[in-house]
Amino acid sequence: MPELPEVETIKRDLEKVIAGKKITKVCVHNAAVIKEPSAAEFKKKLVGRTIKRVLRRAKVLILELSSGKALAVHLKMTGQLVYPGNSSKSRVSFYLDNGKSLDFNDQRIFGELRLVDDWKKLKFIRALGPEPFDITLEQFKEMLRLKKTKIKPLLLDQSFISGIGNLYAAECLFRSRIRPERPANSLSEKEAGLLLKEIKAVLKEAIHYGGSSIDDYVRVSGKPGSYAQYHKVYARQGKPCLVCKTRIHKITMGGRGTCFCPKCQK
DNA sequence: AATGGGACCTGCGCGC
DNA sequence: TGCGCGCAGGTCCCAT
Repeated sequence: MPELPEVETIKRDLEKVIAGKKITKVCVHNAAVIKEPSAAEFKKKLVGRTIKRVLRRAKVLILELSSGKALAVHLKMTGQLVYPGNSSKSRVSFYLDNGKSLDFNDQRIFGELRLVDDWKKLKFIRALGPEPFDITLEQFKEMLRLKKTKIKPLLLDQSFISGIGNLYAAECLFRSRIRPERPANSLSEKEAGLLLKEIKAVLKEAIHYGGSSIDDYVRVSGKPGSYAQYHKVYARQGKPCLVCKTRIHKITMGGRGTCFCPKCQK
């Protein structure tokens, strides 16, 4: 579930509490989440390193280390980074020079940790499309014009635009009053402009509220984000539209649940 | 190129 | 009460 706003929130939270701290010990409770190098190498190369700063690219967190290497963290659906950790649910615990730990929790073990020399060369980083906040209106119109595919799955395509997931795609389309099954190249210039504006606005608001605590997402402190109370369509199937009271529909697109208002969204 | 499905996982809520 | 099933979704991979 963590999408751009949740990962950005974690990035900001993390930077405040762990930048400048040294890793003194690494406990691996489930090696499956370590994708590279081997668990043994992973530990050896992390111990003694200082976390210099924390970056975000799309839904990926990057912890830059004093060795010049970087730890890339993808939370996928249920990953959490919690500090100080209590290790009860931890898959990997990073002990720091103040005696506290940063815990990587991940109920479903989909998350991925990678310790690499150059994170920008990672295959899944190279394949990412632009960050939503970097896209200009002219660029966005051109991006849409070239695509015949349905707009909702397209917003989830990380090589098209990076950082949006199922929840925010639904919210952005609702606020833009665009049906999820509309072909991308059928959007008028006005609709494209509105969609880009709403994408930026929704993501910005969600970051402001510390993300949406649906399922497992929590902030680094373990506390929830508070944006879920402002959701307008996501997971509201069967309930009245907050604008026109029409019953919110839910369909499946590309294997994903997709909620929309059949009256408001054209 | 676009689309659909399965795989990876676990916990939850539902129906019987 | 308890069991089994489907669903939740980020991303990759394969097939059509």
